Amino acid sequence: MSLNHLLLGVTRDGVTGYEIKRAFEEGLRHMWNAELSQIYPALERLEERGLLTSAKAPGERGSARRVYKLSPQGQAELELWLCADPVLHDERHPFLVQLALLGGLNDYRQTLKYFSGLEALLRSRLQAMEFLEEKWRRHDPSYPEVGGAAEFHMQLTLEFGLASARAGLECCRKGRRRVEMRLKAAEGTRESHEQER
Amino acid sequence: MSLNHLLLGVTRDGVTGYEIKRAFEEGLRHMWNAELSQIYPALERLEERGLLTSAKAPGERGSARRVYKLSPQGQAELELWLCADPVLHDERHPFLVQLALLGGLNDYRQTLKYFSGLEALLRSRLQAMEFLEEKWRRHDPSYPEVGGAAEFHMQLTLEFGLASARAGLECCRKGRRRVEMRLKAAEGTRESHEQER
DNA sequence: CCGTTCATGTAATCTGTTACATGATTTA
DNA sequence: TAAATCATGTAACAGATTACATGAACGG
Repeated sequence: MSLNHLLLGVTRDGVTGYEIKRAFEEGLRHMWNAELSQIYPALERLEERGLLTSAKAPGERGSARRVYKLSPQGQAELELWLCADPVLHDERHPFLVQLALLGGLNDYRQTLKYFSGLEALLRSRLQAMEFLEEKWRRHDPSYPEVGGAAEFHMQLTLEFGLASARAGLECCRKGRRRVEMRLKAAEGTRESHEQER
Repeated sequence: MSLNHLLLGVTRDGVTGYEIKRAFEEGLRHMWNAELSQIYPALERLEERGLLTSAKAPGERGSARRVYKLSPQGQAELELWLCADPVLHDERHPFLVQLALLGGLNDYRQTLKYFSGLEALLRSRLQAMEFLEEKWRRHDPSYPEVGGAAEFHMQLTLEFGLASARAGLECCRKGRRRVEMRLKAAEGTRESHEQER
């Protein structure tokens, strides 16, 4: 399972559940997300299976923290997953389901409104990734050809996120233009019908 | 929920669960998927809530079929969803998690292998969509500016699917090239080290 | 007669979300 | 002292997958 393997990968140097959640919010959103209520039990189960070890650490602030760390068995399991085939999930896009079904409404104005809304959402998502990119660039001016393998691979995944958002935005723009054409054509037809009378 | 609304949208003209599953396999894969074991109970629940009606139809072949049809309440609920804001799910891409964590392996050859595998998967996914496109074009030569609103909106969703797969493939190619450069650079360094001795 | 497709379902399990409960520490 | 952040969890529910059970009709 992806979350389990992500947790294994992320606990190489010892982290708490809370820190993992923050990592999702700060720089992993384009590949995965999970709530704390999913993370904590998942970490516990991985420890039961011997893939992680945990230790209580005196909390510098807040209450006591539980730091999880990858075990040798966990490392082995992780490598197995990484060296296996890439896992391509089925696509599940509510926004595309909506677009498809908008066809049944026969109201191109509604489709236009839909495209505006989608564009705004995709723009803000893209922006978040571009901010992250800039942060990384400030941190290491050789970006994007950063030296470390870990940073380089993270950068590679961000490229997928950026490309996906940009492709979506381009589809929005093209789609909107096509819908506008249809609307104009329909109005033209109506006018010419009115002139006929 | 997306599946429920998809089922509402797809039962406008009366369909069976089995036919819906086939629709997923034939032309809806780029936006959603569901198993029969999820579809049947979902249809039942929608009928209980009065959003669908069902009727037994004598099966031309096989056993008796249950044909579901959108009710006026279902239509109202569907329109509500369609006129609300576009729903953008969190991104969850196991293949990106893998790419990110491959950084920890420090083995660029493994990353190269990963890119080959991913490229093959994305290519076959793209091909399936291109076949679908061709099928639609044969069926209506005015494709992609097809006349009916329903067909046009389906075509719009396919554009998103095509763009996404193409963007992914382009990322693979660029990524692979960058990894190859790093491998070459590493080998060059090793050789010069060997000459030094 | 055997495999495929048509056709509908159940059960167990896994994955993920929302809401709730608790409490310490820091900053304004 | 109130709000924000750090920190860990539980419970109930919703969404999705896998495995299993059943049976009719059709083509070879």
